Amino acid sequence: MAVGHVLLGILDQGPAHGYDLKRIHDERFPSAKPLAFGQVYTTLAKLAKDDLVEVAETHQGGGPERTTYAITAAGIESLRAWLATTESAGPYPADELVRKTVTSLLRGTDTTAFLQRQRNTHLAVMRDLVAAQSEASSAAASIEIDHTIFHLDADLRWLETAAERVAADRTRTA
Amino acid sequence: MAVGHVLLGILDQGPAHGYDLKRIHDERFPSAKPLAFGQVYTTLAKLAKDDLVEVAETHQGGGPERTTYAITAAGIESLRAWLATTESAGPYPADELVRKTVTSLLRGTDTTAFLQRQRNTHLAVMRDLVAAQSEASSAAASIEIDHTIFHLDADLRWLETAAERVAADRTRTA
DNA sequence: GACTGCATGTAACGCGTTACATGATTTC
DNA sequence: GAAATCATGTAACGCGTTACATGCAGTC
Repeated sequence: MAVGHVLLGILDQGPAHGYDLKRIHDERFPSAKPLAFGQVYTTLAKLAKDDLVEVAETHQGGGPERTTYAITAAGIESLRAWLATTESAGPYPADELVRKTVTSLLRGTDTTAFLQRQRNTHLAVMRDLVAAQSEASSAAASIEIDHTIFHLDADLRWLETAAERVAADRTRTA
Repeated sequence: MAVGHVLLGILDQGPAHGYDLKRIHDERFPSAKPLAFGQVYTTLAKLAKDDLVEVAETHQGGGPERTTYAITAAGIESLRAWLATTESAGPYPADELVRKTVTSLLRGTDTTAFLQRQRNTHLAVMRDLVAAQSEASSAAASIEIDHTIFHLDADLRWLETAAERVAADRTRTA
């Protein structure tokens, strides 16, 4: 329940309703994919079923109907446990970029051209991220953007190394 | 259909049955999570429904029952199209490591200790990967392992940068 | 009165994971 | 004859995505 714990983390600061949770999530993780509304409500329903959150208030007059959720004692405990455990470092499912490159290589398709095009795509996104980083307002925001920049950089260096390995392999087997 | 295209890429080299596909997949992507048998058969069923693969032979006497699959003309075309398109570079869903760190930080939990422990976990996996890399037998295998190493390295550098940012933030707000 | 933004939810689908069930062949 | 390995499949679940449906409030 990856998203669930993040929502618990937000509700830990105080009660909120679905729309707020989506907004705050996207502020906390500015370089990540925005959280879909649908998922907010389905996740909240699941958290409520597990007694990790509860409905605090409904329809507080004025404005559209809103359901405010609050974290429960069990929810706080679940959050605490999640924060205390270390993440395993792989094995991760194969990245789509790697799947494509390895498949292309073993099939004999033109891998070099693909790696070149991919590099351009990555570089464009990198430029946007560096700009976003310079406007980051908090340590948390900087750290979040750092992560994406570092991994994009890893991809870029990998794309170059892969191109070199492909070239070396071609002259060796030629 | 991420796994589907990889299977098409293997069947492009010649017909094979489910068990083979799993083995070849895991050889092609040695540092990735092994492909589950269940998924091989469900994916093959879906590919067959879309006429991208077809049953080539069943129960070829001697040995346990086996169903051999072959790629179709439509399958080759689908594979070709997949290899020709560039991957988008994010936005990716937020990484679990980042979710935890940012949540921890904004909540006031002890983030420094967590980052330290996480670093040890990553370092241990990194050692294994470097050993695996030195035994890689093909350019494709090296490239695949490179990708995991590069991203693990990105995580490690990120863990250090994050720890620095946390420390700087604490002295600033103190 | 029409449009935009706020707000909540449901339904269906896709993909991957896990667990379960079955049975044949080979090896000890 | 028991155990390990090869081989195939089904069923159920989890999580995330997309699309759909609804309705109020404020603004032009």
